[in-house]
Amino acid sequence: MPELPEVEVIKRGLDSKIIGLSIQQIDILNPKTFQGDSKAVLGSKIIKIWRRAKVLGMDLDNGFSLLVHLKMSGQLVLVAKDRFIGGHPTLDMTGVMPNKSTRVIFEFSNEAKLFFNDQRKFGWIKVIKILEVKNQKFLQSLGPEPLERGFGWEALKANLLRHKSQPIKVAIMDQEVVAGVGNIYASEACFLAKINPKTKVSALTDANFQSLAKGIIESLNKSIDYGGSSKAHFVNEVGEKGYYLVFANVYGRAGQPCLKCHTPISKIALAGRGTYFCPHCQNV
DNA sequence: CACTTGACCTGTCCGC
DNA sequence: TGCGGACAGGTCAAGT
Repeated sequence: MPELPEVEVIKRGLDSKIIGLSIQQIDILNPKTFQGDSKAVLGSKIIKIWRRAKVLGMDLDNGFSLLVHLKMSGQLVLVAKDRFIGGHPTLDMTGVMPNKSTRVIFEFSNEAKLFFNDQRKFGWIKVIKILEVKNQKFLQSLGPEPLERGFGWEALKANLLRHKSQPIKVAIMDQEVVAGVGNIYASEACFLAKINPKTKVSALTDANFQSLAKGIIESLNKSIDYGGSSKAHFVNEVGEKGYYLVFANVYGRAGQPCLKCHTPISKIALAGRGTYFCPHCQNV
């Protein structure tokens, strides 16, 4: 599921709800999902929630941090005590928790429960010391955050040029080029920039890099505004879907008319991933 | 070295 | 209704 906007939506939602709560209990239903010593965080209080690329971090007051990656199908769903029905944590859209995809359950000091659900079991949670976070190689090697002020097309261009012979859509999904862009927003950003996703990086001009940077920022921001993209799995921290895909230009719209020119949207595979574009509008 | 494919898992959908 | 195959928001490792 989740790319930058979806993780950001969860981060913002959890921020107002679990800061200051302490972790009373952790139930690990799927051992492979949880790395590190869960006892190290019991009794500690959540003091800060952050996001880097598609990784969510929860810093605790005992010097440890919980890192979460939702990969393809992960969810973080919080159920407050007043939403329990007949003793069971229950939400309107996601039903009774835990369900058959629940891998880890956190219980907080106010009796709220946070469910890590993950149908495909690719996602993970790990416990490490806050001081070690900056030494994690998967965080160190990440490219710039596209929604931070410092992000500009020059940096994007410089990073993309390390993959000159790759199709542009594949290159912008590389987390070392720009952080947080995945399969949905790579297609959407190429559409906004009017660039065919198959075009090799080496063929792009400065004007193309500029519009690409703009397209990345625009698609990510728009998605956050709509609460993210829900194809099959994504829900926010209280179990609600996001509606970006209702307004998407190309992703998931194979055969349907382009919203700008009415040409049917094409679907191809690039690096094994479904890729959508308008063959008429995206002519670079 | 740069790039593609397969693996990791579970589930759904579509064609025969 | 059943069965096989393709496909699904991500990332690694292995192979060419």
